[in-house]
Amino acid sequence: MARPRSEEARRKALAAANDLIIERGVGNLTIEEVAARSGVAKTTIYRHWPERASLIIDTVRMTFEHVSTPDTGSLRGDLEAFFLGMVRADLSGKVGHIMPCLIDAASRDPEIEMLLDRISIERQQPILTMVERAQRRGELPPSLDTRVVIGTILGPIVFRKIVWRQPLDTSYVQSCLDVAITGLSALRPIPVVPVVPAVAAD
Amino acid sequence: MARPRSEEARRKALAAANDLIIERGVGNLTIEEVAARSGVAKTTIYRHWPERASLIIDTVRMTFEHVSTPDTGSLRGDLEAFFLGMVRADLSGKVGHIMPCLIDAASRDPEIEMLLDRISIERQQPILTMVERAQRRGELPPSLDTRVVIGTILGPIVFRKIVWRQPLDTSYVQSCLDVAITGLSALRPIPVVPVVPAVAAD
DNA sequence: GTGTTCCGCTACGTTAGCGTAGTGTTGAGT
DNA sequence: ACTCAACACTACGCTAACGTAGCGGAACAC
Repeated sequence: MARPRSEEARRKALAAANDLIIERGVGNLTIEEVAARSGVAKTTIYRHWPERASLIIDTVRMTFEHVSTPDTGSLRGDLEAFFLGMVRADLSGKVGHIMPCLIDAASRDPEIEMLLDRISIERQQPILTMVERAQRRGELPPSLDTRVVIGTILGPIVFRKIVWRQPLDTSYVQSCLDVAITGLSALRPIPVVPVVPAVAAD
Repeated sequence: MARPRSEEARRKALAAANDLIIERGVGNLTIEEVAARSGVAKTTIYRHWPERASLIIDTVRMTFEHVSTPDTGSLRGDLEAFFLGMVRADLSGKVGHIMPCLIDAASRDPEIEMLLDRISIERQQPILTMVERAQRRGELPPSLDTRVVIGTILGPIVFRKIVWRQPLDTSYVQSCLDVAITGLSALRPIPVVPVVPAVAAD
């Protein structure tokens, strides 16, 4: 036809919305202020996102993007790389700032709740992958409760950053990983060969 | 002199405020609605709490009250009683509903942040007491990093309920406690961390 | 009892943000 | 070159909530 939606307007509006969500929270995001800060006209924003919720969802989706899954050869190495790298940076940055008000909003808005559920599942996937690899290598018992795996590995990290709002220093992360790995290894009374280079026990 | 502040008005307003905080979140609490729902006149509410923040703080303080410290003779027994009893009821009730928006508000309001810090410390005390008793009994190594103790014990529980918004079923709690206790028992005592961290993480 | 102060009520002006309409300009498709 | 939609801008009426003021009545201290 005539003229496509301005990609620049979209980009600017999303960036402003991102900042404002961090500053004021998901619940207090106003189109008016997004317009003022981004330089994009209010009417244009309404044209791109007819409902406030859709702007929020696009913004949040943009923030939670990449997830990588390290593969170092050992569970401990994988988890350490994962948490001291991406997760720490993430939780100390935009993700860490948006997370609390997103959780809050989820308890009140089904649409955001679904979004958060999706994000949660996405974020737990790398851990499950690393754990499965460890199980194949014999580093962990073969049958573990997924909820417990996620809870004991991810729980102490996220808890400290999100709930307690404290920094994730290296020694904390390492100790928590020690506890989780040791505890999970011993979890089932199933006879488990200690972590020794598997010399083909057949 | 003449007439003391009505205790009933105060009580009614706080109850309504509590409900509304759960429904709408700390950030969206309006005096107008507290007045409408409680039956207490708006002017009266302003007389009792000149600033919105003080009403919020009083309300939250009222919600987070009692903390008991079980003493069953073993760390495992103590923790199980603690988490499957009070903590589970708490997190499934008002506390669990208020917590997320309180965390969110804390990132934006220093006064609420201080309140939440105080609450956090109060809530970690029972665990520290139970752990210290266990250390005296020889169930745990004598020198443990407090942050790690709290993180690995409380983290998986609070994480599941607050961040993942999933129920705290008994088997989950028990398995997480198994992991934490086993892991902490095997944790090698680490040299005391200096007060001022050399490498700041965050 | 008397007096003072609090309570509930109604009303007020003010503000922020909503979502929409209208106008002129600009820029990408054809 | 032409066209048509998207753009920025201004303005509008509407609503929710703000915080304050003034009123009569009621309760508690004395």
